[in-house]
Parts: sequence; C-alpha cells; structure tokens
Amino acid sequence: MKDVAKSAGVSVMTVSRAFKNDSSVKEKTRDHIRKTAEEMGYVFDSLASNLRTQRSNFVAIVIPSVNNANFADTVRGLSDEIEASGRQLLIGNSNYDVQREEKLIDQLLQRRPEAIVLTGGRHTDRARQRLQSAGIPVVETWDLPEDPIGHVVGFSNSATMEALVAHIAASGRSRIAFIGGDGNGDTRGAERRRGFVQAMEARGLPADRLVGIGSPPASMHSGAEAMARLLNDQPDVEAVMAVSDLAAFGALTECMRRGISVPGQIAIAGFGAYDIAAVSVPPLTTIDVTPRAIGQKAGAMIVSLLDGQGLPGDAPQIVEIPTTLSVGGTAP
Amino acid sequence: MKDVAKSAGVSVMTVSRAFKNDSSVKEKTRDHIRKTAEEMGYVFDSLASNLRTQRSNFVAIVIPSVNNANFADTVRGLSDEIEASGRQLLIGNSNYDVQREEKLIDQLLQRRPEAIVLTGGRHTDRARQRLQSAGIPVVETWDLPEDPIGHVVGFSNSATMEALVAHIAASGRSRIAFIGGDGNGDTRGAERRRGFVQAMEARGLPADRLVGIGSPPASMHSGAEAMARLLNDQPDVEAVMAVSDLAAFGALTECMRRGISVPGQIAIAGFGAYDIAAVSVPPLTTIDVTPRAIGQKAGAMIVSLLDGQGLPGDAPQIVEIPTTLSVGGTAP
DNA sequence: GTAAAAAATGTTATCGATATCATCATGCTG
DNA sequence: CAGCATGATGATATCGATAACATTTTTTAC
Repeated sequence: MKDVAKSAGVSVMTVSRAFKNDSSVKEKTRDHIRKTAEEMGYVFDSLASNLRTQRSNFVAIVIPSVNNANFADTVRGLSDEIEASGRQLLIGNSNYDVQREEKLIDQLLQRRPEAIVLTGGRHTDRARQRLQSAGIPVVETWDLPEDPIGHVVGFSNSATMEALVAHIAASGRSRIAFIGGDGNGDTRGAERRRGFVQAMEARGLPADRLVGIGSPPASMHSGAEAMARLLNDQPDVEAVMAVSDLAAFGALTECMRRGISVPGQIAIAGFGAYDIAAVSVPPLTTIDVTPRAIGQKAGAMIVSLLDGQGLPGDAPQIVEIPTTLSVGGTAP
Repeated sequence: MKDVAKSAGVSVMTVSRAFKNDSSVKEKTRDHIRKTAEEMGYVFDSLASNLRTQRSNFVAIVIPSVNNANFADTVRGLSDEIEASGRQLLIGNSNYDVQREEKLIDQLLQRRPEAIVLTGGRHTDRARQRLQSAGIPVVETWDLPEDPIGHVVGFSNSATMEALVAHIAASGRSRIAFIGGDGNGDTRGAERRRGFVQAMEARGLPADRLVGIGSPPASMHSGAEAMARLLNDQPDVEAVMAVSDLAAFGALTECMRRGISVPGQIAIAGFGAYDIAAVSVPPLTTIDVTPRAIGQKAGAMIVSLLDGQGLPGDAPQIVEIPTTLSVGGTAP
C-alpha cells in the first residue's frame, strides 16, 4: 500500500480510504489510485486489515463431513447468506468425532471468526467452554440440545423419528427393524435410533431389531449390506427404517436383487429427503428436514446479530425447524 | 499475550516462544505459561502471527459446488494432506461460473493463501493473471488444460468420454444420445460432450442426439426428465450416455417407470463412479476418475512444494490421473 | 470578499505476535 | 577460578492496514 501511495502521489491513508469506497475520497483521486494499484498488481492484504479492525470477516461452520448432501445443503444455505453480507465461510469437518471437533474449534477460534455454526448439540466440555468465552454468536444446528451453548436452529431427531415410526406402525406392521450406526459418533444418528426405540416401546413393540452399519456416515453400500444381514438373520421382518435415505436406498436395492417386493413384503423408510428419495423407483418414504433452510436461517440470524443493533449478549434464539413426512411408495 | 506474560511473570517473547514449543524455553517455564494461559482463557491470535510471519497457514480450493460427491471427495483427499501438514483448508464455491470464480479468487488471494487449488482449466484472463502474479503454487485439477497456469493434477474429460463411446459402440449400438448441460458453464461437462461428439463423428455415427438438462449441476431428477423427453422425441434410441452418474441413474429410473429394459432395449452409461453406480440395480457402467486421489495428489504436491526445499519457481508438474472404465449392468 | 463549514488529505499510534539482536544466567574446560 | 560456550530470557522494531486526530483545501453563506 505504501508503494501504491508513493506511485500515485498520495498518502497511504488516502489509498486505504480509496479501497473501502465509502469514505470521503475525491472520485478522481480514487479512480487514479485504483488504476495505479491495478497496474502495479497490488493485492489488498486482509490479514493486516483484520488485525487492525479486529474483524475477520468470516464465519466458521463445523460439519461432520463435506461428503454428505444434507450437510452440503446446509452449507450452501449458510454460504448464500454469509456471502451476501460480504463475509466468507470457513468450513471445517469433524469426521463425526467430538474430539476432532474440539481441536477444530480451537483452531478456528484462533482465526477469530465473527460467528461459528456447529452441527449437532453434543460437544466436549472444553469445546463448550471455549465457545462460550469466545464472545461471538454460536449457533447449534440439526438438533435441539437440552442445554444449548447459544442459539439453535434445528429439530428433534428423536421426536421426528418417533413420528415416522407412528406412520409405519399405523399400517399394521410390527416387526420393524432399524438400520443405522451402532456407536454414538454420529449424534444425530444415535438420537434417531433412540427415537425409534422409544416409539417402539411406547407401542409395546419389540425394539431389538437394530442393525449396525459400522462407522458413520451411512452409505448406500453399507445400507445394502446391513439389509442383506437382516434378511439372512430375520427374514420375517416387515419394515425397515434407516438412519438416512442413502442407507434406505441401499436396503431397497438389496430387496430388488433378491426379488423381495417393496412395500408388499417389506416397507422401507429413510430420513433426510435426499435427491435419491424422489427419483427412486418406488420413491422413498422419508423425512424432509429442509437442510438448506437450516443453513439459511442460521445465516440470517448471524448476519442480523452482527450487522444489526443487537449486542452479542442478546438472549439466545431457539428456532425449531419443522420437519415433514414425505410419503413415497416404499412405505405408503 | 501481554496479559499472560504479566500474569506469568515473564516477557511476551517468552510466552510467544512457549507456544511454538520448538524454541528454547525451560520446560518448567513453558508449563507454567501454558497453564496460566489456559486459566485465563487466552486464545492465540493467528491473525497477528500470520501478519508478522507472512505465512497464513492455509490453502484455498475453489470448487464449482460443495454439493457434489465427486468434488467433495477431492476436497476430502486434499483436506487430509493439508491438515496433516498443520495447515487449514479454505473452500470457496464458484457455482459453475467463471466470473464468480474470478471474484472468489480475488477474495481468497487477499487472505494470502500459501497455495491455491482450482477445479477445471478454464478461467477468466484476469483470474489467470492474478494467480500467476500471486507467487504461490497453483494447481489446476479435474482437467488437462492446454496452457496451464501452474501445476496440474487431472485427466482429459474429452478423451475419457471418447473411450466410453468406444465401449458402447463396440456393442453394435449406433443411435446413441448424450444427456448433459447445454451451455459451457460446466467446463468439464462441455468437454465430455465434445468428446462424445468427436468420438461419434470419428465413427461416422450421428452425433446430434444431444439432450440438454439446463444449468449445472446435473441431478438425478434432471436426468430422469431429460430421459423422458428423449424417449418421447426419439423412441428409437439405443444407448444413452450421461454427463454424470446422477443423470444416468435418473435416466435409468425413467426407463424403469416406463418398463423399458436396460440394457436390453437401451444401454446407459454414466460418469464419475458415484456411490449410486455400484448400488444401482443393475449397476451403472461408468468411469472412475478417483476424485479423492486427485485431491490427495494435489495436496501432497503442495505440501512438498511448501515444506520441501523446492522453490516456488520450480518447473510446473503435470500429473495425469488414470481413469478406468467400470463396466456395470447398464451397458455391458 | 471574508469567515465559517465542509470536504479532502495527511500524521501518528496501534492491532498482537515474532524476528532479531541484546542481555543475563549457567555449565564446562583446563 | 578465569574464560568462554551454551542456554534462557528480555527489549525493540516490524508485518500492513486503519482509527483517531490534525491539517489543508474547497465550498458555502452572508
């Protein structure tokens, strides 16, 4: 900037002002400076600017995996809002591991984000502390934590799953299995499993048909494999609920390979309303959680907190995202 | 840091040294400082560090869309390598738009990344200039540009598509259609279309069955829709090649809905070896471009350039990624 | 035409960590 | 125990932009 100033025959301060064009610099001077800078190949250094202004102009989001269309949709929704406000989005992925998440949060906070978005409501104690003392808006998404760190934009995975069980059970099926991760690494998956078990027990139905698919994320392939195991071990199963559409579709393909009619012999339900749900033949019965809307709402909330008059200490907002049951052909 | 120093009874310099534990600080002093800092809730400010050291410790990647499993895999491969070297990855998405890419590159360069990874080989002139004068390693991926900016890790989309046409044509089918984007926004898609046309013409086959699916990315839904149009307009079609597995699978489902046998009446081929290709019934004939390996290779290259002795001005490396034909049931 | 207001530009100190050089403490050698 | 190497710590300037205040130039008002 000093070089540009010298070359343009003005002070550095004028150059600085010329670059954030709101300030009071004569139009002619500004154009001249801009042109000079362009010719010199000058690139503004936002590192220095960020340090001086104490504003990093970016928002961080921690997701379990970039490789998941649902989270990608949330990222897209968030990204749209954040970028429209002139900020950038920094994405970190935790690989479904709260320890890794803690480390990531530490790293991200060192870069002084203006706000941070988390996926899920379960975190290490240390991560919670760090976030709380960071003094920036924290938004937990994809969940309704009992004891939120700050703001929340999400839905209850367990309650939503219970509604889905109600739908399946209403068709008279009682031997219902759940395909999903067996650990607690994927907290949303664990919540869904918990919702399944609760709903089954509330109806006096056996809730012991839990088929594990190993470490998250649940893939189409792992769903097919789990279905194969289930069909071998408990061929009398009447319905299968999967932790996600991907696993559900995998299960459906396994039925197709074996000539098992869906939903005739076995009903299948997924979760997440992925693209595959609508295209699949038959379409999947699933739950639409509007992942993009989650991101958008979180983004809008953050932008209004940062740009609005509201102080960071404002009362935490809890936004519950409505989920809808999308009845397809696999479980009418 | 000043506060921590005062509280721990040492100078700021000692605190600074205590945090990058390589330096010569007595172990006892370091532990004391670390503990004091932890208690005070001190969070290291990497903004200041980055400014002083002129090293941002992050690498940027520009992808067309986060919402695409192939690019997500590349991001994952890159992320693994970059994070293992202690750096962070900043992801920007260009929405398949070179103008937007140019703007994004400008923004990213202002944050002084240590290297930048691009998807595709087509960029605006201004973006090329900026990148060239940035003085950092630039890696173009997913393509083999004629005039690369710097390093390259990719494959030829057109040549790969030609190989796929060869496979289909070898089965004796000649009325072959291509389903893909009709514009040039998705440069990789456009290259594949070009490869299709070239291969068809080289065989003296008609290359006019091009079915557009609107703006990228090609989705399962848009593939199904395109297939429906194709079947209505040109019911005599014998084979369909899609710009991606997602569109291919959508096309397959449309055939299933209409009771058209695949591959009996119509053969279908995709591109990308997405999860769906292996799980689909029948499995899709597709091209595996090993997206994750692309990311890993690019990441390894960058890390070796940054951490190795090699100067940034070193000779550009061109790494061609081998693609493999994966013959499934849709086009044996 | 002059005084006051407004606009445009300049000067200096600063954000928080660190490179560099300086200083002080400690250990080792003969 | 002097003399020197080594280890540990401190003081100061600096990275590049900008806030805050100071100064100069231009415009407006009477």
